[in-house]
Order: sequence, then structure tokens, then C-alpha cells
Amino acid sequence: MRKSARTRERILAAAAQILSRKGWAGTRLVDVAEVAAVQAPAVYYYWSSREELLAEVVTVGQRATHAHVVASLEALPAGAGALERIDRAIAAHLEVVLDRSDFALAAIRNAAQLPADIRERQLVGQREYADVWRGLVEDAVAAGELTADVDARAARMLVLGALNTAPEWWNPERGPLADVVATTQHVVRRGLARRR
Amino acid sequence: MRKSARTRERILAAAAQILSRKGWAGTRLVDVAEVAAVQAPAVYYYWSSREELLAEVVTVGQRATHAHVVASLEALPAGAGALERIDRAIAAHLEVVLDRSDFALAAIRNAAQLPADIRERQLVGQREYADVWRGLVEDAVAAGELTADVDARAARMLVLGALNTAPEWWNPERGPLADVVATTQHVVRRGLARRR
DNA sequence: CACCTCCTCTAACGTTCGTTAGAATCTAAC
DNA sequence: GTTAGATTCTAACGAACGTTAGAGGAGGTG
Repeated sequence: MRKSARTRERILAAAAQILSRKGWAGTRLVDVAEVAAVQAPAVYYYWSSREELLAEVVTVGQRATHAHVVASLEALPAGAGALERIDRAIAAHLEVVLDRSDFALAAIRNAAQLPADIRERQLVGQREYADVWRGLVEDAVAAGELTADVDARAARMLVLGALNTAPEWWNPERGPLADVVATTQHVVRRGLARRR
Repeated sequence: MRKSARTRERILAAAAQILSRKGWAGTRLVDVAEVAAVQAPAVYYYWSSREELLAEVVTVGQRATHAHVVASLEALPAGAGALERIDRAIAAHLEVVLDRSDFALAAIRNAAQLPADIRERQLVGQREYADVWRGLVEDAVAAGELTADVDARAARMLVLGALNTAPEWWNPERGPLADVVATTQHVVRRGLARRR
């Protein structure tokens, strides 16, 4: 019972690794199995098909970011200001995509390549996460701390796009994670700032 | 002579379309051929392998963005200010990725999935294009119009990331291209603006 | 009309890969 | 230590796909 649960995790993690690097169609069960130190058919003991395995990777990746951001926000003191909350969300999002997770990366990089049915499920989760950010921005605008003179959706998407592509150009050898986070917070806060 | 050149274009455009939607490994010659209204083996009259066809799509996509941005900058009057030039570059980049080109989209979405040798060639082009932006930002900083207090590379990459992911959330039905361009220019200019 | 070159097709081969079947091994409880 | 169930393996099938071979058509030139 215990051991098998660990094997399952190993296969899932291996799938995330390959999926984030090779793309949906390029992810071969043999490669996943090799990374997981297992034979390919072992996958079928836990999943009914390759598609289901990969779909789970995407789901987990999506939830990882969402959950970590929400948890980070909830950890803030109740009186935290709207801008402070946005800063925290930026940090949390970057922490997941830069530090933690082949899963998040697999979800981001493959969003446009998913088979139609899985893509639809993914879009639901994406909208739920977008709602978190919509709330953050709306609150900040209502509090008069952010600009109200640009299309909020476009601005939000620009920010999320910038965050999601950070893994394409940043790696730990270039300096501490905290530095990218700080830079990103500055740029985003100014980008959304009120015209003065 | 004429007709065959048109067939070649058609196949290349079809490959760009499929590649941007299905990913590197998911792009099947049969699908490309169907879109190009041709049989799969016709590809081999113009390219020596599937890989070469797809590699050309990526190259063309990369050059399309680069060339259009450079051309737009050159079209500006000589006395144009640094911020004005950045605005123009933003507009030009968005025009290509949003309006014109499956090629650009194919290059962007598949960058992380390219086979090693092709990936290397792609990185060269990417650096050349990044140099254009580095110049733009450096000039603006030197002119005192942009902030010098954040890591320039990170800031530049955040901006390019935001631009490159615009196709994931924008489509023409949501409103005129000019609106997204204007919003993006505002957000980016403020994001890079001097602290006041 | 005949011929030659360019272009595209049909047919087929060989490989790769997801998947299935069924045997082997491992784990844990008596 | 035996047994039952859970887990993983080896072997093999069948479909999909890139690629090659060679035939056939299209278009222009003598």
C-alpha cells in the first residue's frame, strides 16, 4: 500500500518532467517510465491510459499554483493592504513556477496543445485562478491604489503572462529567487500604478 | 516554376498553422498536407525531412517578429524619443504575434520543445532579437526616461514574456488590436518608469 | 504533336509507440 | 512458511507515422 503509492508519485513526477520539456505529443511512456525507474506497462496499473496520466499532471500543475497563491494570501495578516496582497501573490506564483514545480511548468507550456476535452477542463481551472487575480486587482482599484484607466482584464493577463514565462529566462544560477521576485514586484506594481 | 513556389509557401504556412496548435512532436505530416491540399510525400520535394520543414517554420517565425520590429523602428523619424521607440516596438511586436503570424506563434510556443540542435540555432536568433530590446531600454535609461533601479535583463524579459503570451488571451472579437496595443504600452511604460 | 522537365501522386516498407495478456515477483497476514 | 492479493515484469500485437520508390500527370518548348 505504501510502496505502491510512492511508485505512483514517482511516475507522476516523471511524467511532469518529460511533459514540461517535450510537450504533450512528445511525451513517450517509455521515457516517463525510464525516469521513474519502472517499465512502461506499469503505468497502466495506476492510470487507464497515457492521456489520463498526462491530464493528471496538468491538473496537479494548475492546482499547485492556485493553491499556493491562495494559501500565501490567507497567511497574510487580516489588515494587509491591497498592494501588499498583490506583492504576495506575485511572490507565491513565482515561487511555484520557478522553484518547485515541473507540474506547473507542464501545465503552462502545454496549455495550447491539449486535446480538446482536456483543454476544456483546463480552462475551467484557469478561469478560477484568474478570478483570484481579478479580485486582487479590483480590490486595489477600489482602494484607489491602482490605476482604473486601463482595461483590467488585459492588464491582468499581461502580468500573468510575464509571470508564467519567467521560467523561460530565469534559473537559480543567475542569482537568488528573492531578487527576481523583488524586481517583478516593482515592475508590476508600477505597471498597474495610478497615473500621477 | 511559379506554381511550385506557391505550393511550397502553402505547405510552409500549413506547417506553421499545425505547429502552433499541436506542438513540435504533435505536428504530423499528414495533417500539414491536408491543410495544404497536397499529399504528404509532396513535402519531400521541397524539404529533405519533416524536421527541416518545421525548423524553417521556426526560423521564419522568429525573423518575422524581429524584422517587423526593426522595420517599424527605422520608419520612425530620426528625432523620436526613447520612450516613443519603445512604444513602437511594443506595437510592432504585438502586431506580428496577434495579427499576422502562425509562424511567430509556432516559434514562441515551441521554443522549449525543440530538438537540441534546432533549439541552439533558435537561441542565437532569440539573443539577436533580445539585443534590439536591450538597446531600446539602455537608450531610455541613458536618456533618464526609464528607471535604472531594477535589473534590466529581468525587466526586459518580463516585458517580452507579457508580449509573447498575448495571443493566449486576446482575440480580435474582443475589440480592436489598437486597444490592446495601447493598454500594453501604458502598462509597460509605467512598469519601467522612473520612480517618482 | 512529341518530348522533356518539373511536380505530385499512389503504394508500400520499417519503425516507433500505446496498449494488452499473462507470467513472475513481492508483500503482508496467518 | 504458506497463501492470497497486490504490484511489476516480459512478450507481443496493432495502429500510426515518416519516409522511399517509382509511376503518372502538367506545362511549356521544339
